[in-house]
Amino acid sequence: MRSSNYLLATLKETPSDAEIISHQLMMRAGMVRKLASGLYNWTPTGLRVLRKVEQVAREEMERAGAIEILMPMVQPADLWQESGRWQDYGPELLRLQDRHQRDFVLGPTHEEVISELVRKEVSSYKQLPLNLYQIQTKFRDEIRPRFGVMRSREFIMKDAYSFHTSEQCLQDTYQRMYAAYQNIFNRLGLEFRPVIADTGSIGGNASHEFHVLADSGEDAIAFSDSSDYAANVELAEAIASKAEADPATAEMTKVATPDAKTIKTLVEQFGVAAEKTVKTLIVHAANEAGEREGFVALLVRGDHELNEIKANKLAKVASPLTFASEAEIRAVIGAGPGSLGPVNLPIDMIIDREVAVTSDFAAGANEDGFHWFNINWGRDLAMPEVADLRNVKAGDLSPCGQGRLDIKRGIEVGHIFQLGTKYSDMMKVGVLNESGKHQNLIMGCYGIGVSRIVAAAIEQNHDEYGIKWPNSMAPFQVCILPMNMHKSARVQEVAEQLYAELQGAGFDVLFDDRKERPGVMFADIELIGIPHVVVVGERNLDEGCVELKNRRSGEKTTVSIADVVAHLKA
RNA sequence: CGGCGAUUAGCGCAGUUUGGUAGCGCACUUGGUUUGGGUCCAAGGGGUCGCAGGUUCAAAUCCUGCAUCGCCGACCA
Repeated sequence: MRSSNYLLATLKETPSDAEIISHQLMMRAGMVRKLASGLYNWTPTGLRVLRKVEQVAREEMERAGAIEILMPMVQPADLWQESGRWQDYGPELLRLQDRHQRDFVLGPTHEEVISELVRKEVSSYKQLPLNLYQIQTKFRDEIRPRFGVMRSREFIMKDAYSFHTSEQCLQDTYQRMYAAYQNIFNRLGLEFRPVIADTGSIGGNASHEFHVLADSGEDAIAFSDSSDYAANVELAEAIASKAEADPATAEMTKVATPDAKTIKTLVEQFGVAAEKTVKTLIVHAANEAGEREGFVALLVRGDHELNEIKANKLAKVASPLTFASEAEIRAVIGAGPGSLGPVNLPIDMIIDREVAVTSDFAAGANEDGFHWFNINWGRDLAMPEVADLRNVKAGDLSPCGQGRLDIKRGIEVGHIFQLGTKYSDMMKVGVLNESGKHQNLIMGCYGIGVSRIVAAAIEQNHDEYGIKWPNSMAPFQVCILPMNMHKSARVQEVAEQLYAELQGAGFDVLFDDRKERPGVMFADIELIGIPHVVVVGERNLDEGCVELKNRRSGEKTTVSIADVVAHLKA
C-alpha cells in the first residue's frame, strides 16, 4: 500500500473525550472514528488490525475443530420469547419492529438463533459433537458506553457454540477451547490470565474468563501469590482469617456516639480499630416461596465491602438485591442507618465468615446515637447464620489453601462457559441417541471480544510515541520510509525496488510516498506502530545500504539492500 | 436511572460575567523556503456559534424548553 493511495487519518491533538490511552491512540493513529455514543467507524488502519485479530481467532478455532457460520444480527423476537430472555434481558436488549409491526431484536448474543438452527438441522447423535462459530457484530445497548471500542454498544465478537450428548464430550470440547484460547492470546502477544468465573444460576461445571492485565481494566482479579488460582473478585471466595474468634477480653458496654454515623468517624473519634467494627446492611428479604417480603440484615466487618453477587444468591435475600430505604429502616428497626447492629436486632441476620470470628467488636445499638462496644458472639448474643458475603481484599488467605491474594485489574477479552441444557431444554434442542431415545443436548459457549482485544493490546503495548504492535496484530508489518524521495531519483528507485521485493516476499508493506518532511513521516509511522521501518536515504545508499529500525526495541541496524528481505524474515 | 458539566471552523479551544453582527492554534489550499525527527514566511478557503422559542433597536452572550455528548455515581451505614 502506498500512503498516497491510503487514508492515514492521523491526528496531532488528542480528542478531549478520549480518556484511556488505547482510545486516545486509536483516535490519533486514525484507526477509529466515533459515529455516535458507543458506535464507531473503523478506518483502514483500524480495520487491518481487526482483521488480523479475526484471522488468528479463525485459524485457532478451525484447528480446534470448530466450523465457521454466519448468523443474522437481526433476530425474531419469538425465539427470545421461547428462551425466556425477551423478559429477562432488560433494556440492554435493543428491540425493534419491522414494517409489519413484527418484533425483532438486535442480537447481543446468539444462543437462541444457534439453538433454532441446530434443532432443525441435527436429529441424530451421529451428527455430534458439533462446534459452530462465527465472527460477527453484536449490539448491546449499554447504559454507559465508554473507553472507545473497549465498551461500545456495537462490537465484534467471535462466538462459538458446541453441542453434545454427554457431559464428558462437553468437557473435552471445553478443554480444547480453553487451549485454543490460550493459543489465540499467546499468538496475539498479550499478557493474559485465565480466571475462574461465575457458573451461576445457569449451572454447569465450569466457566473461565480470559483477562488481559492492564491498570485500566474494568474488572478486579484476585490471584494467589503461590498457586495458579485466579478468580474474578466478583466471585472469589472469601475465607475467614482464623478458625475461631479470640476469647473476649472486655465487657460489652453501651457508648454514646452522637456524631458517629460511619465506620470512619467511629474509628477516628473513639480509636476503635476498623477490624474491630461491624457494619449492618439492611436489604429486602425473600420468603420461602421466593417472594419479596420483609427485611434481612447482612453484616460485614467495617473495613470490608459487601459482595452483591454473593448476597443476591442467598435464599433469604430477595432477588434482585435491593437496599432498604432509610424510611424503611426506621420503620422496622427504630433507628437510622449509622446506628445499626446485631444486638437486639428485630429481624433475621446473616453474618460474613470474618464477622463470625471477630471478637470484642463495636456495632450500632439500633438506637440513634449509641453503639455497643466489645460485642462477642456466644457470650452477648447467639451466633446467627454465617455466609460468604464480602469481596476479597489484597492480603486475604487464598481460598485454594495456598498463599495470599493479590488483586490486579483486568480487561475481559474471552469467556468460555459450560451452558448445560438451559437453552436446549427451553428451546427443545435434541436428537435421538444410540438407544433411539430423544435427548436434549448439552451445550457450551465460547466468546472472544475481537474489537475489545484491539484496545486491550494497545493498553499493553504503547510508549510516548504511540502504539507498539505485536507482529501478529500490526496493520502493516513493514514501512518503507524514503528520505526526500522527490529530490533523489536514487532513493526513489531503491524504495520502489524494496517495495516490490517485500510485497513479493509476502509482507504487508506500507510505502510512505508522501512528499512530507522526514520528521512527519517518522512520527506518523511510530504513532501507528508499524513494527519494522526501512529508512531509504542518500546517507546510506553510497554503501548500498538502508537502515532497519525496530519499533518495539528501538534497535537500528544498517543492512545492504540485498539483505533486507532476509533480515526481516529472520 | 440520578448528579454535574459541555455544545463556537475538520480537531483542540478563547469570546458569554458587562448584548453591538466571531477569533486563536493545529489541520486544509496556493506560492516560496527548508529537507534524516512534527521547518519557516506569506496569501487564502472554511462557522445559520447544537436545535426551537422568547426578551431586545440589536443575542454566541440574557430567559425557557428540547437534543446530543461527556464525567461521576448507582456498596451507603
